[in-house]
Amino acid sequence: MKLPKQYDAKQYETDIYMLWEQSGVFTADPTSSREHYAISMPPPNETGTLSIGHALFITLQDILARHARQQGKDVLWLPGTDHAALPVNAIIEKQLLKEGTTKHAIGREEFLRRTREFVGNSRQTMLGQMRMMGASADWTRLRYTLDEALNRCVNETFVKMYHDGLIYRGNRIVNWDPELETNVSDDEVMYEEEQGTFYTFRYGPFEIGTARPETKFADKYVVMHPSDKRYAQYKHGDTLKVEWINGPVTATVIKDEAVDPSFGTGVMTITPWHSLVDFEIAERHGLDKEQIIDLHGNLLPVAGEFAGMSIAEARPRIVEKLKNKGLLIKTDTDYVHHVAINERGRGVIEPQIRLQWFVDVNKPVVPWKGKKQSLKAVLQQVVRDKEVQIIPPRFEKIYFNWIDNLRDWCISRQIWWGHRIPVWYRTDPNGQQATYVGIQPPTDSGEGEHNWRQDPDTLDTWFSSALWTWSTLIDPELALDYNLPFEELLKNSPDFQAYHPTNVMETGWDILFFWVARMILATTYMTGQIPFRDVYLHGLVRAEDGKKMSKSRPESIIEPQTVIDTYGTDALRMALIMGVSPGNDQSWGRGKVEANRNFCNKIWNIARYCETVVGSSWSNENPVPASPADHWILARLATIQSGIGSDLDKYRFSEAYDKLYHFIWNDLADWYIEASKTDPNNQLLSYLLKAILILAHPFAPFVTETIWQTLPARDGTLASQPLVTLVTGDKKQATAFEKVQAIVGEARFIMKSLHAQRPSLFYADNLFMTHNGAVIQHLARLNKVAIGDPDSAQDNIHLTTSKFNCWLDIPKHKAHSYLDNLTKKQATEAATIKQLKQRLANEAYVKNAPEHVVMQTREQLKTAEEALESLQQEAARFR
RNA sequence: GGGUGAUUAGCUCAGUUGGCUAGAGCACCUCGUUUACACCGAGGGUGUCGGGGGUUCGAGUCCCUCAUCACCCACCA
Repeated sequence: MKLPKQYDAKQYETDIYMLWEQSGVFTADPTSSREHYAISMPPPNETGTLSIGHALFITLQDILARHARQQGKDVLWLPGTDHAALPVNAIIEKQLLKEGTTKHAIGREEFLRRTREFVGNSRQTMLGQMRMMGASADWTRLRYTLDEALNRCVNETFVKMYHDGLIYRGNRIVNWDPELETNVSDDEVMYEEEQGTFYTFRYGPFEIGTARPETKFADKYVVMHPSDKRYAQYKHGDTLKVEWINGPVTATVIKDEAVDPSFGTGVMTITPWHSLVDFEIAERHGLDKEQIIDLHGNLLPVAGEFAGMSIAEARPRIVEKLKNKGLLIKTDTDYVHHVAINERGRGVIEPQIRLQWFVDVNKPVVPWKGKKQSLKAVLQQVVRDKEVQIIPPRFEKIYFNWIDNLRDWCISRQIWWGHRIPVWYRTDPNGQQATYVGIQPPTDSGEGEHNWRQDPDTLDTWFSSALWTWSTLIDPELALDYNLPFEELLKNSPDFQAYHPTNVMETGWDILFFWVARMILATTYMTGQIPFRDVYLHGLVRAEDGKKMSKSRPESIIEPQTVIDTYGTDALRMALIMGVSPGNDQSWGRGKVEANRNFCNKIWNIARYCETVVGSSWSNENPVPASPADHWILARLATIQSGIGSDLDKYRFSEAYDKLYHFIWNDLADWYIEASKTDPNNQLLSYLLKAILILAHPFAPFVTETIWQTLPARDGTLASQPLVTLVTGDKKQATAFEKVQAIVGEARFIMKSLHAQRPSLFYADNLFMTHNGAVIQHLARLNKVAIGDPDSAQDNIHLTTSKFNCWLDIPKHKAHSYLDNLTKKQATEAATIKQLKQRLANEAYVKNAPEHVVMQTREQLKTAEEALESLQQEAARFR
């Protein structure tokens, strides 16, 4: 097949992907005797289309998966999607709002029907895009967080935790989002700075400060630090009558260390229903708690004349009223405070006390390493003991810091989209309230209130995601047999037995807490195993200006689809790993995609060249090196191939890529192929093409497979090829080629700086030049290379890199500027020599530095001295 | 308040356990239509590796300190 001049990715990518999928090369085999290698794909949220962040993780994981296959491992890269409760719920509610309706108006059933339709469409789009990225995932094992088998795992986990006393239901203060009408976990709350007003009011004999006057109606506790001398006269429990918003109230003095005496007046009133700190104070002293704001963000009847108003409406009026009553002391408009926002839905958080389900992270009931430990302790231990290795390691500190601050995890949500909480309630026939917690619904039924009603809430998305590494490996058929106990289910699931714990979890650092930590938590608890051995955390892809891509700046968003249309998938993939280090964010750069589009084209043209030269004499035999260039390129290949292997084993994607890029472009294309034109070795050329296609395949799967499919003597798909067997060349011969490179380099430099057009090179007869003259002539683009008489060449420019007499037919009188060059080079060499001599004169250095380093220095010195001598000789000729 | 990262060429960034003369891509300058490729080839880099101090035979790399920027966690009413 004749390849066109330029590689046009669009023409081939779709067909190539189909070829792979049909060949079954991505399908894992748990019965294989080969070493198993497993990666769980972080399931993308089904919220529309794939982002550049998805493109990045697909690239990284695909490189690992394809590389592992090349190493001969049985690879499972298990793909899936996440129902993404909160984000999806937010999208649907927004749609409903646009249509002028609400979820309550259409009802739970209709709401879920619409949601399923939306996620169904999203899923198809996203799965298509994942294939477009070249993801070598095992689609026969595609999973979805709401699959029935996964749902069973969710229920199993909930029920086990419930019976172990790890899950409890209680009235606690939660982060309530009045817009989505649900609470969210601490991790889902973010704080934004806002310029606000800080008011100081008179409260009996005290002055109290607040930024939120609208919560203050029922404040009847005045709190101060126990050792604050200013208020020593007031004793804990004292009561006093004070005039307040809606008339006089009885205030009780509370002494609590939570109060910071240096902030404001050191006195505050508390609103336990709407503040965590206040709630905790109230809990410590057994104080009353009263709700002031309803779940929609409006004031309750306790607000008197303000009842029913929104916070925004009520706030200025309350201040006005207090001012009129003479209770407003001070208004500070220059006050910066932090507003809590629901990260996923953007609603402003109003803390509320609600009856919710929680996971207790401190109760020591989890058997781990022969001890009963708390979830928190297990989380700490597996990372401290390096059972789970986090890369880059600095994230361990962040991880531990998160655990130290970890509170009980609120897992219930009031949204409708998600896993329903497996708890049912009813009134017993004898009038008692009864609760049923089970993997399946209760079977005994009753009439009316005597019938079981399931808890209306759903679980936090991360509760199901936390099970991802193993819930996806459970045999989905067996999981439907509810008579089979959970332990048996694990034992009888071949995938779980073969692939768990998985090898690596590759994901963004931004979900270290949400997801990675919770996978460790739930997996150690349920399976007794860690979920993965390594955690590789990548950074965010930022916009070209270095800022976060954001929907509010649509021009900042890079769509993978658009990039692929213009440059091809391979170019996008390599642009995403080029020059990027683990855990660090990268800015998107157009230059990087273009460079890699060009790189793909380079590979393409290397193949075109091989095709013309090798033609039908293509060979799969092991090559026999003949020329120095042959020996040299084989040595380079050996270094590069093993280097890339060890880089990838250590997740050094960027370094591996860099080695690949420069081997292919510089060593192979610029040096070897050019050199081989004077001395072709077709067998070796075939071998080299095969070797680089395989090496480049994990990074650029499409262009390499496209080329592979045109080769005459191929065997199956490139995706199924192991690395080539390395052939060792002769070291001396390889060194000879390096000498050729040095001579060519110097000749090119001289010609360039003197604007000499195709001079000839002459040399005093020697064997090296007899063998390498032709290749030097070709590489340096010389007129001819021939034996000459040194005596007649005293006026010509001699090369300084060759150890024999060798000159260009450029007379020195035409080349005065060249002398400057020589002088400069001499100075450089002299400086180097001085430095190296000093180093060797230092006894401490010779004594303490490792032997090979000292030897290296001696060699450097020798080389530099020889170079200087040649330069001096040549300079002398010019004078 | 606690913590992390960044600071290296004009720009964007690499640089494993300290050890060759500190690198890449892009941009830039000069030359070149050599039949694989102009999405190309050849040549071109004097960078106080943010400042200061320290450890060491040796520091971009380790320690201390300061500065600037970014981010994470906690959060004071």
